[in-house]
Amino acid sequence: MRISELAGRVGVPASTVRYYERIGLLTMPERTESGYRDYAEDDATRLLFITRARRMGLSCEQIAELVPIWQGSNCSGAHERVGQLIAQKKEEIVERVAELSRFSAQLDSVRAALEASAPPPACRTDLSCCVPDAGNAGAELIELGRKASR
Amino acid sequence: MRISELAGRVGVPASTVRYYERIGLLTMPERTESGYRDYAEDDATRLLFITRARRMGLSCEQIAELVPIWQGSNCSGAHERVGQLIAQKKEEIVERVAELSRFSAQLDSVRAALEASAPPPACRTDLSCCVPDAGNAGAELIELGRKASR
DNA sequence: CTTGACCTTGTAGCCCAGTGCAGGGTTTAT
DNA sequence: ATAAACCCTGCACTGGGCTACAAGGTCAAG
Repeated sequence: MRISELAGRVGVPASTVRYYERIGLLTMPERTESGYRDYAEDDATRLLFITRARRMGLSCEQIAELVPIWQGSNCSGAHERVGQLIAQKKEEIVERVAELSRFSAQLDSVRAALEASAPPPACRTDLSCCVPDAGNAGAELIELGRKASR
Repeated sequence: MRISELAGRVGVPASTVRYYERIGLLTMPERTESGYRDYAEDDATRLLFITRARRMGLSCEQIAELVPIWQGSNCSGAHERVGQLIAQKKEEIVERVAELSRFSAQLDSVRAALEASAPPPACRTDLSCCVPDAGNAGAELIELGRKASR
C-alpha cells in the first residue's frame, strides 16, 4: 500500500510516517519501480504500535528501544536486557498511575470544597449548581492501579 | 523564601520557576527591597501542583486553566464550569490509567513469551537464533491492541 | 494530453517547554 | 573588603516531534 493509505489507516499524516522512517522507528519499506514507498500489512501494525506508545507518553527514543523487542527481532544478549527494560517500564507505569490517582484525589477535594461552601447566591444567577457526581473515579483509579502493579 | 529555595523544595531549577512566572502559571511574587523574588508557602504548594500536573502529561496551557480553579479563586459562573472541567479531567485520567495498564499487560506478555522460550545457548554467539516464540507474542499484542482500541 | 491527485527528496520552520548565557546588582561569610 | 554565592533582566538557544514548502516525478481519469 502507498504511504497515504498506511497513514490514513492509522490516523497520522504521511509526513509523520516519513519522519518515523527518518528517525528509524519504521524500517525502509519496499519501493515500487517508480520509487514510491510500498508498505505491507506488518508496517501498519508496527505504526499502530508506535502511535499508541506515543499517545501513552513514550518518547520516540524509548519506542525505538521497544519496537525491536516487541517484534521479537533482536537476539544475542537481549534476554536479560529485555527483562530489565520491561521491569523499568512497569515501574514507571506504576508510579504514573499512583500520581494520577493522587491528582484525581486533588481534583475531588477541589470539587468537594466547592460544593461544601454553599455557593453564595450572589455567585450564580440561577444555574442549578455544581455537577452531579462525576463517578467514583477515584476508587476505580486505585483499583486499576493495584491491577497494573501486579 | 527566595527563588532557589522554592525551586529546591519542589525539585525544579530556578530558571523553570521564572519561566512559569513568565507564562502566567505562577503569579508574580512579592519582591524584597532589592528586587529579589520573595515567595510564600502557598507558592510552594502551587508550584508542586504544577510540576505534578506536568509530570502527568498536562500541557502548561491546560494547567493554566486548572490552577485558578484548584485555588478556588474564581467565582461568578465558575461552579458549573469547574464541575465540567473536573469531570473531563477525571475521565481523561481514567482513560489514561486504563491505557497504561493495558500497556503494562502487553509488556508482561512479551516478557512471558521470552521467558517461556528458554534462551538457547547458541544465541550468545550465533546471531541467527532470534526469539522463537516472537510470532506468538506479536499476535497477543495485536489482540490486546484491538481490545484497547474498543 | 492535460489536469489533478498523488508521490519523491531536501530543507526549513513551528511550537513547546525549558535552559543557558551575558552583564549586571546584592548578600553573606571570612 | 573581598570572594563566593546568590539574585536580576533579557535574549538566544536547544531538543523533541512534527509540519510545510519547494521543485520536481508518476499516474489515472476525462
